[in-house]
Amino acid sequence: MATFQTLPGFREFYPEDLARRNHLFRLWRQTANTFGFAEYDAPVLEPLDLYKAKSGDEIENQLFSFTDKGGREVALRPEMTPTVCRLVGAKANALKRPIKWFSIAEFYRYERMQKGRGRCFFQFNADIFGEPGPEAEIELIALLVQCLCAFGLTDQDFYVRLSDRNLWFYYLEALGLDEARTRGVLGAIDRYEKYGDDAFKGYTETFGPLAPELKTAILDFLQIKSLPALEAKLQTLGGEKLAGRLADWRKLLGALDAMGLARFVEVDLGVVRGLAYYTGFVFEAFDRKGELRALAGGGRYDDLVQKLGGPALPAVGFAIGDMTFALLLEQRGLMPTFVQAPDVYCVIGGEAERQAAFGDIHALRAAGYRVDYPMKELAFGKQFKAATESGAKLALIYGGDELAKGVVKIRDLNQRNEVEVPRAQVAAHVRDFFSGS
RNA sequence: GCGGUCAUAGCUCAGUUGGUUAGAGCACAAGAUUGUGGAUCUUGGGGUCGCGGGUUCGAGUCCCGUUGGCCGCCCCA
Repeated sequence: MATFQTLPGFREFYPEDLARRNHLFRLWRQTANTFGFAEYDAPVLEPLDLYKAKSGDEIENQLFSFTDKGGREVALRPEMTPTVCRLVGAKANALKRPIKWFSIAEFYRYERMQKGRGRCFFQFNADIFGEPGPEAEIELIALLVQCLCAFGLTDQDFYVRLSDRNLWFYYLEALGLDEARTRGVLGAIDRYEKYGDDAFKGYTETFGPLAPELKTAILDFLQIKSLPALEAKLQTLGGEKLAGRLADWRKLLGALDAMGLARFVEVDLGVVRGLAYYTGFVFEAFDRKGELRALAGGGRYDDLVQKLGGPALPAVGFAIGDMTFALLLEQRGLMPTFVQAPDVYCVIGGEAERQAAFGDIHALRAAGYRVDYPMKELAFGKQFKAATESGAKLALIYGGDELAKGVVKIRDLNQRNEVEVPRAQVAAHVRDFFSGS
């Protein structure tokens, strides 16, 4: 039993685990590139104030934070958004618009671990800065969908719930609520799906009972599940702000439809996201069966860059976490098993043969082929077994007979046939084999 | 932070009302096997029974504590 254990909630990646992780990263990166997003990275350790400024002191409970040797209050990053806002804010005027950036990075949160949640996890983050209209949301939701579809997931496996915090703000304003009450109601809406009427308890305790006609109006709004229903509702209210939001909704859903992605997206005003900094459209991706926690989440945060010391700069972004996503892929049988197989395995008779083999082994490796060989002398039978188990397609046989004749026997491990090739032509033969297959 | 549950070999697990030196399968390694395939047989390495204390002639087994895993709640940037 090992004396030292991994810290709770932290993860170790043995080769098979890392292969799966890399698979996620590879396809995410590839997909982001096809959408024209540029990759960036940033420090894991940040000033604690970067997170305090955004969300208040109570966030500190879930931060890995400490005082460094220089007396600075620092924290391991719990998310990317503040960091990327700082990066973009610092050079905002020099960056070509639109700014489309993505990253794949590890984050840390000091919380109780659970299925799909640990104290460290990876996220794919994508953000667009400098675009105030729904064009940014169009691009990001399309990217989000493709980041999941790239793995073979379909609209049978997941969907994106789309909502709008500004719509709620304007709607509740039209109903006569002030800002504090509006936030209280949004909190209740966030919990309504889970708790039903109990979700309004917190609001009632702070502001007193909600007038029945107000509650009805709110629950009515919550029932809206389509654009036509939304249009019908808003027409009865009128108002410039709400009309503006409706135009954005039409544009966003129209574009997603034109991309053929409408089947992935559902209008669901019950999504408001707990995060205080969202200002417009918000969206979350879930598995269709509803068994897992959210796969991804994001939205518009037009005020955050400025709040963190940059210029006023509209922004939209989302993140996909690696843990829940990997669970979904495994459930659907879409997580491949990765074998790290060499192209060529060398079967070597003895010490003299080994010396001869080394020259070819190194030359083949330098030419880009994956070549492996047994480190110790082994009986031929064992070596052929090892060659088969390794998954190699070719075996190069360096035996006493071959050495004497100046040849190498090359065996096709799948076809089970072999040819003798002069030593000087081994590299050429291997190249022909792999370029032909 | 709260509640439930579990912890024996690298993995999956047996282990009798508390009783000799804690077992199996898989995996790993060696041999049978000095020139041809995922087989078979034989053998081997590997354990402070999570950790600490208590009860007892005797604890993997019972009791208390603790650490860690899993599940749920809270939270979820």
